Amino acid sequence: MPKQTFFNLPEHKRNTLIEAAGKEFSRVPLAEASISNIIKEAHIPRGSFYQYFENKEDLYLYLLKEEAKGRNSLFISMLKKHNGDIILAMTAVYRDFLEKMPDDQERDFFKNALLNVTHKLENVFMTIFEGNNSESMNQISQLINTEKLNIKDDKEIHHIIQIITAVAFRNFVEKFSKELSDETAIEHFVIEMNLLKQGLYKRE
Amino acid sequence: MPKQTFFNLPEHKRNTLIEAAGKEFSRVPLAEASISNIIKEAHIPRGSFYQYFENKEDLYLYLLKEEAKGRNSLFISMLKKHNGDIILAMTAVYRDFLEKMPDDQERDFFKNALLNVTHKLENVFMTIFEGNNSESMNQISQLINTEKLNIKDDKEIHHIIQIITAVAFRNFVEKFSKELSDETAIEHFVIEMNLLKQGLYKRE
DNA sequence: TTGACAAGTGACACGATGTCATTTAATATA
DNA sequence: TATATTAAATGACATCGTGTCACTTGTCAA
Repeated sequence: MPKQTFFNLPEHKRNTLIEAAGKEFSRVPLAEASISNIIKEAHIPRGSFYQYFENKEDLYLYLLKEEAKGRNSLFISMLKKHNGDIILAMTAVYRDFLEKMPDDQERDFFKNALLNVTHKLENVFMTIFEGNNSESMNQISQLINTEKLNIKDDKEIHHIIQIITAVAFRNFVEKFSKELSDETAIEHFVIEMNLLKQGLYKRE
Repeated sequence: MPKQTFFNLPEHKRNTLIEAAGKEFSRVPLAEASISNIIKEAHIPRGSFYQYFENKEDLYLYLLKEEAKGRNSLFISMLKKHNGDIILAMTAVYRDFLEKMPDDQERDFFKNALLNVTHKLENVFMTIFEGNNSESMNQISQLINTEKLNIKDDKEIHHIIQIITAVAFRNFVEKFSKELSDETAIEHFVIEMNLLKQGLYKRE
């Protein structure tokens, strides 16, 4: 969390800083972002930065949290609208998230957050189950007992594997990593959510 | 991927390097790890490091992938053993992963990978759905229409929320972040997998 | 007006990264 | 074997970024 001194700052100064940070964190992911760039852009001295924040990450997480705040109230209102149906509410938030992306900077900000922090690592762990090569993946597909699965065709096996390792969060990541169109992203999301609803296995 | 020169290295030199890297990446997460420490430990000159790898991350991902390789064959053999039942196979791999952790260094290596890269970010995105404070969480719990859900008690609402945002991967992260015992971690995993199997919603 | 405390400032020490000119080893060629 | 050619090894160095600290400036109460 930023220090109190940051919140004591006059609004315009706070905003300038936030704007400069947003710019830098849209340009590159956290690891490559530099405090020097931010303070240069915002015209504040180096020492002041450390008066306001512990470090780079402190500022970064603050920005992310600010972004998340608004979504939470949307989620709650969607829950009300859909009579407590979590999946409908979540789908509405997801759709809103994709459609209401204000500008490219905002988009890059999220992209940097989601990809660089999660994607490479998740890819590696995925190989545990999917293997490195397509042969290994094929072998696994063959091995899966599709009779027990509640699936219409082989393509959905892939969806099921995805769902098992993640679901909603994974969909965000995928949207940005594969540069899916909003429509495709939402379509995938809905398919996976329906699978979750109905259960991955056929009823006994 | 490491460069060819790395693979041309005599085995003992390669192993020394890998060991030194393992030590460093167990000590601290990727962002704080230093090449200087690794080459000092492995007694190789700085220039050589860049003869073998593009950068820190290149080496890091190589190590992670090596770790993942072995798990993939286990997953395949478990699929065979359980007649293609993915969830049984996955649960077996998860259990094996936790129980066969060779030493503390290995454990810290994974912990650094899973936590520092995913945890903080996931926490932030979680607030979209769970909110910051317990009031917000309570409000949401109240709003959820439990009649439609295939749950035995209110406690499982939380599990369902978790499952919706992730599942297996999330379980790894949670295991390390909350320092769960192996038994508790596996217990959680199994509960969530069963929910997935049966579907999150009651049958119409 | 003065004293005390909070905030602002920027030079600097420290450390890390990636490069590059140069040396050394390995391999092919005649 | 001698020589040419290519690959690998090396470590000094330029560059950049972080976090600190002694010092200055501002604020506000007594």
